[in-house]
Amino acid sequence: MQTERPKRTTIKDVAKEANVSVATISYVLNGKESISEETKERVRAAIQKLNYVPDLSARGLSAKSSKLIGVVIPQTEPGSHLMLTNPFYSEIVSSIEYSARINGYHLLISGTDADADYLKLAMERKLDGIVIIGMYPDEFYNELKKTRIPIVLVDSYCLDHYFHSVQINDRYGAYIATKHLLENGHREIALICGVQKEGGVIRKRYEGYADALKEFGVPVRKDHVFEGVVDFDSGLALAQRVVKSGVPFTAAFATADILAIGAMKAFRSLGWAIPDRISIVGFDDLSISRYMDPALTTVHQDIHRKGTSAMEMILRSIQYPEEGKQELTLPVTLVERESVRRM
Amino acid sequence: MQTERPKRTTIKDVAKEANVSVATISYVLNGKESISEETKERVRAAIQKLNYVPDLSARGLSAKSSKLIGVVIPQTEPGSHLMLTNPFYSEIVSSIEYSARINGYHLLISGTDADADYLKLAMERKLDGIVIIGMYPDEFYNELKKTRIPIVLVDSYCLDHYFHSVQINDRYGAYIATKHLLENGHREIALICGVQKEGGVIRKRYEGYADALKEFGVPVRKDHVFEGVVDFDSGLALAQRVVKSGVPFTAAFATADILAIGAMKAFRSLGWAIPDRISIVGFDDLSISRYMDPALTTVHQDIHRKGTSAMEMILRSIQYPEEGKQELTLPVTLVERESVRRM
DNA sequence: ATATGAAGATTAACCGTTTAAGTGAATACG
DNA sequence: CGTATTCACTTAAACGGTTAATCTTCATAT
Repeated sequence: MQTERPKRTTIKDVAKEANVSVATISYVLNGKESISEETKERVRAAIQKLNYVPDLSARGLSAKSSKLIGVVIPQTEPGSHLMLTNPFYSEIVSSIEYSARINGYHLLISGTDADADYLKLAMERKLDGIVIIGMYPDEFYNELKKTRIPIVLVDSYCLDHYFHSVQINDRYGAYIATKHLLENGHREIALICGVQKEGGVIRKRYEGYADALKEFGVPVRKDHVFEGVVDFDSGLALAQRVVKSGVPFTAAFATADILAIGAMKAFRSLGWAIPDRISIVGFDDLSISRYMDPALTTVHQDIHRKGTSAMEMILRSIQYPEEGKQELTLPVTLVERESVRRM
Repeated sequence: MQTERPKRTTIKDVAKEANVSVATISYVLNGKESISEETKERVRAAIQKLNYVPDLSARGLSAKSSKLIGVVIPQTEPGSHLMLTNPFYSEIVSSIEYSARINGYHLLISGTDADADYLKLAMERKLDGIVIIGMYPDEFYNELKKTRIPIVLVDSYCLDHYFHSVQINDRYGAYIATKHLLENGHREIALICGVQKEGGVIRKRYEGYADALKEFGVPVRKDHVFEGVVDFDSGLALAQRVVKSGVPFTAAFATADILAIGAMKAFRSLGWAIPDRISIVGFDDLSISRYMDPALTTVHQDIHRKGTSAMEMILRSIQYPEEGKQELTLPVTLVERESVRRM
């Protein structure tokens, strides 16, 4: 059924049509000014007429750029190999993609199991930039660093001077979330979180949680923190453990909205009404969160801006490679909805 | 700060190291058998030693394949330009990506505003295949068809023989959803849906809705259907209109879970308890849906399988270009949860 | 002893761009 | 008026692979 693939119109065809050399075509395509307006016009007409579209792999071979930006997303559930399992990632990827697209780049998204594989991908695709979301083993960064590709780290407290970074004030966010609970009279506050790693956002959020507790003279207790992976199911399982722990919790702070959402279901089905029996505050302010019942009180971060900023850093770094590290910390705010009750 | 980019190890370097010609390297890389085991070994060692990674743009230039699969996702909110605004898309993209990755392909995802742009993208990137999710203007298909690239349509009832397709039984799904409501005694059932287009899934779902009503002798009424875009906010707005319509609805069928979720919030805040005052059933069975309160009764579809099947069709079509149209319709089932009440 | 063929490698053309270097004509300068 | 300089292009060499065609060797058949 498949008929022959139409042979590609190349720059040569255009050159013939416009009666100039291929170099000239290339120059008008790339906006070199030493071409007469008249010739430019003739070339543009030929391009139009022949429906010419440049071959980016040829361009990539010759010039060095692929116009491809890589995005690395953590595999939330270790087994699953699926990438966009957390709406947070979908939202930020959308923003990065948009920002890339309007600047003439495309996004290559790829889940990564073996970290070494990503280095290979970066090399074989000649990525022009990489946005890395989340935290990875040191080795991963070191490998990638060797490529000298502009890289921006999102949500990672990696200190390495090589990488640009955009982050939010995680510690402060967790602090205001917990403080909000404390101010509403809660004293037994569970922390539902992902696994804490040195240099990761979850650790920072833990610290913010601890900060607030200390400020109110509440001891920080190991058995008040419940750690798991970051997805709906895990939130549910963690909340079950919260209930079964026997500790008379009246509130929980979840370090991610999807944990909070999972937790809400568990609390509910175990008879802990929200917010009457247990108050809960999340982190991220996913678009789904205000649609929950009760609507989730959470720490808002500007995910869209996070994504576009990351992309802008890449672009700047491509344009001015000699410039140093770019760094941006975005503000967070508490958005009070319905999942917290005054004691 | 940026030091010099390390120069790339090429096939030539490997050839020199292994003391063979570049062709030989290429052959062992591509699994040609007429190479002695001994030479193969020597080449592999050289590759290892030099850390050689093939340049895919060079390969793409020479051989014709880019090992890139394009995915087209509808822009749900016309203004926003963001892609993954609906969790359904994130879920299916994840599955496509996974399937692509384990088969040596990568995904190029891109939101598309101007449809003509996508043709350009397909040409300039030499896409090896395209997965198109949702429905687009006829012109879009016709343009893409000319490229002779293997294309699979997901969720589109385009009849064109050229395109492969994977879909679900939309009409039947809507039918069982509506029937479920009818069997529970509901007679005034609102339809909350996206805009219906000929050949789109929403139209099919409308038909299934109508089928069930007719079967139960309930007249299908124009003022029972509420059309808008497909996102949370729209679901909310549509539900407000449902309430304000004055019709004594006791149930609503939403053609997408995200519409249902948006609607639930509106119903709730207008004092229509779910399911006591109004029952609701959705469509898609997003992973979030069982976490809602009440958990959303909905039509389940196997999103993961939809994605992997689409990718498999592409792969098959690449391998056997002469084979005809592939078509797959996946089953749907009703999953009863808590959002429907017996009258 | 010679023709035949297969195995294992090499040669070189080609894929579609970019870009440094070169060219010829027109213009500017002292 | 002779020489520099600028302008508007062209030439041709990369870029890093693939692959059809060719070439050696060496074993086997006749």
